[in-house]
Amino acid sequence: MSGERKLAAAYRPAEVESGIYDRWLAADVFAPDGAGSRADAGASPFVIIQPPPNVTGSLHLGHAQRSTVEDLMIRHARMQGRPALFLPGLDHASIAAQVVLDRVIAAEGDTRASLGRERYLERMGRFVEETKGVILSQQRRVGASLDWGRLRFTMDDGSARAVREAFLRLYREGLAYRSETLINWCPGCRTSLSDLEVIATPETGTLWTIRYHLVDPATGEPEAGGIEVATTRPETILGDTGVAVHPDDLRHAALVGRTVRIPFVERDVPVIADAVVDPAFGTGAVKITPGHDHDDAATGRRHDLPVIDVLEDDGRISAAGAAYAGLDRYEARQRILADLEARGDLVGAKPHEMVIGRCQRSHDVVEPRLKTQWFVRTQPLAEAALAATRGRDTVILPERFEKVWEHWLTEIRDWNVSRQLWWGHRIPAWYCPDGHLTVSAEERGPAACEVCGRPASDLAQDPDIFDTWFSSGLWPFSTLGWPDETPDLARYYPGTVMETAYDIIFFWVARMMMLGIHLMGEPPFSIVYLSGLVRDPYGQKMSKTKGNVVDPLEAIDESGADALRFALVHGAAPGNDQRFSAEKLANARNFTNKLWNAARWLLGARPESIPEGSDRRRPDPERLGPAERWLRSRVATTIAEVDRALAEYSFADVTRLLYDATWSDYCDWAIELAKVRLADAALPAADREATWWAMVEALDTYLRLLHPIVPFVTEAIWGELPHADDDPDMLIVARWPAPGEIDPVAEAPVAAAIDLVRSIRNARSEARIEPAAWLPVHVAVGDELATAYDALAPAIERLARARPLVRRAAAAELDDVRVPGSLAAIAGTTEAVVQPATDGDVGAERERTRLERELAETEGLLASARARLANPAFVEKAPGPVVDGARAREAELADLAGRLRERLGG
RNA sequence: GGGCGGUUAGCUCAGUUGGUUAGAGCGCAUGCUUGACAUGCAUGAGGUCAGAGGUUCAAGUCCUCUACCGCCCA
Repeated sequence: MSGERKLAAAYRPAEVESGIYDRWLAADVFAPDGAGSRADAGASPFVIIQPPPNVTGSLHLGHAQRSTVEDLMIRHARMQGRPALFLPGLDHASIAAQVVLDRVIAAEGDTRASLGRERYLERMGRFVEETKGVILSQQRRVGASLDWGRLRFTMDDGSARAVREAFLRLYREGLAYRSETLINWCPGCRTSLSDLEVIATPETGTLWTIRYHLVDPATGEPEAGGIEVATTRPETILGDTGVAVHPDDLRHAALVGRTVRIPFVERDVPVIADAVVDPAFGTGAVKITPGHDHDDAATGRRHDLPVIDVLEDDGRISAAGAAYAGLDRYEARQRILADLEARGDLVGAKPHEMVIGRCQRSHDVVEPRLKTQWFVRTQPLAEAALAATRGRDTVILPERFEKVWEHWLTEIRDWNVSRQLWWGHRIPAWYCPDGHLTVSAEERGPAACEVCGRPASDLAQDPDIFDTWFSSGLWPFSTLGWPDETPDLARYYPGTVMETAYDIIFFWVARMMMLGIHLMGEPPFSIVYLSGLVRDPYGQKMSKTKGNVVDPLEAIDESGADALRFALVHGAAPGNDQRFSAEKLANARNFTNKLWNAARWLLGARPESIPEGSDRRRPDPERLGPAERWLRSRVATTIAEVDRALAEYSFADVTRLLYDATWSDYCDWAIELAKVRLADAALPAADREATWWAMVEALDTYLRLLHPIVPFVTEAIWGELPHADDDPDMLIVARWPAPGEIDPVAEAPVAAAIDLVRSIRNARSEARIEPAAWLPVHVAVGDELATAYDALAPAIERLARARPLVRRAAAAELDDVRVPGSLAAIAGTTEAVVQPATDGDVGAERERTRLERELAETEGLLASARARLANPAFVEKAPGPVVDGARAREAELADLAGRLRERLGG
């Protein structure tokens, strides 16, 4: 590497990014055990198993944000010398994928049924191959340093084995069981759903009142009278097996024990009394449909009512619905209402606010139905997961989510894992004609029925597949080879951080915790870092239908991967949503350009006495000036602050700290100060060399600190800087900066000089003086600046446009040089007089106004400082340093006010 | 109904264990092609920290209540 090539005047990310990613790949530095790894043999591994994106399409900004946050943790750990494993994956997302594919094949004129299971799965395979490629290339564009050699897919053989083995173990321990239960059924997806996949949606429906007629149970003949029931779902009357009233409800007391006839199906059912009925709701009498309502199912069990399923899988009325069989459930509703009306039994209808369960994926109204399904008994697993978070073996960030976690796991219900879908892991359960059940972890299934020994050819496998989250729940160890005891599993389980979005804390994090603890004996990770959602500039969720989606690749094309990463991390507080806007992206892009140009300046500023292509040298400490010592201390401060922020997972702080440090400390001041010294021919060459090496040293440190967030531009710049012999070829495997010495004594003079320059600039600007004009300035130097003044004077001269710059022994001497219209600049104990270029009267009035305003402000502050000290309770009770500080402050303000008054002429 | 979060400059957000003058970016105003950068530089204006009460020598920060916005669970 040499500085021969000139850097372009503006950073052009597109020209460097892909080349850099290819170099990282070629160097094999992503894998913790790769050829290019520089991990310490004894260091503990840092592991992030990446949440596998669904293979349903392309990645959005939320994915980009999470990949970036994960990648920055990994890159930081890698630079610390830890073996860092960042394992990539993809999730088959069975139900989500089927919903997407069904739409795709519908456009091709096919349906799931017309293709059949085998051809449908073939089609899915082709679809997934396409989307996989898109997703993986997106990850590379974002710069994620994933260990591609360990890429896993939830439909891999390895994952399949893990699923079978896990299920077999749970079954043998009685934690997986098969049961006929009222489950959630989505007629659109034609599958059952877990409770989590049903979204409670408030909607306005209609509450209809319907009259059921009494019959004589003995003869079946109609009797006089009836009972009015209220319902929001008239079609379910086809499945009614009872009518219930509250036992204390006097209005209906006489009817309890009698019989009513359900219309259309002509079923005679009892009127029962049950305390669950709310007498205030509707008429106080409710129809009981145990086959299609969770509460009714419980009531039905208490009173031994029959359960009737009146639906087909696709949501049409079944044969149990008599004349309505074959109609869609909503069509049936309308017909039934019309027929009731015709009979005169539709008594009333009014709007009704209610909560309806809808399918998370298809948004269809979910139907409770009686089905035989596989369940996982969650209570013992949940208790172990709770114990792990309570014992701090696993910490959830931000901690407030632990409350949500506690609540959900405490109230947890058993997990329905059967899905009547095709795309997924088939449940490894076989049934024999005699009804015996055999569960097997063998890929080919059992050789014979476990109970009666019938041959495999007589057995039929369960047609259902597992809930997608079952395979996801095994992900922290199935990816590492489990159930085999592989070296990877031994080395990288448990992982370190699980980073994911807070909206899947139950779906995924809880299941990983439960299954990980149960099957592996310890929690799968020690930190759960929950990210927020990325929203549009107005706080709306991004969605394709709203058209407010930002494509990460477009953002990268426009502004570079680093800008996108920086913008995303800048707004990322754990658990908090963030708004993303073009302005934020542009700001981040400007930052990468700023860095680039700082480097461009540095490379162009190399003193001629340092040969091109020289190895990196430490600056000679003997030859450092005040500016260089200031910079070193500032850098040390930044290292300490960045380390603290990283330890607290406050990644947004890291971006802010480094943005400020590089832009303000380095570009605004260090570079400007260095320019003066490097151009000073009067200085020995060795001094100028020391300055340049100090600037190299600082930039090198900033680049290391920034690399996890903006890996491309930092790698590109670092490659152009001189390096020491023991530096690696690439920044990605360079060492994280060691803490430096923070030296307030070294910082003070430069801070004072900066203060002075600023106040001179302010005075000039307020007086509307031409910025380019050089004006004579006389300075009475205060204590902080005194020792370093001579070294800093050339810089003050240039930065304040002060020529000549004359040093005066005391403030009193400044009075000699005051002329009409001269400006006063007061910075701490240093004071300066700026003499006007020409006619002094021009700015005199403005100067007076400025000083008066400053005085008023100062006196206000002084008054409040004095009031504080005048309070005896403050002096008595506040800690010593605080009181001392207040006194010093008062003295300072009093001094400043005095001098301002003097300038104003008493 | 239960729980959680938010409310700080025109906008988007920081603000550590309570302790000097509440910060940044964008936007705004004024000026500047200053040999790294106009994707830039200099200077400036702009805040009753949602409201009320309390604790404290001291509250943006801790406590209570209220209002509004958002999310989760039922």
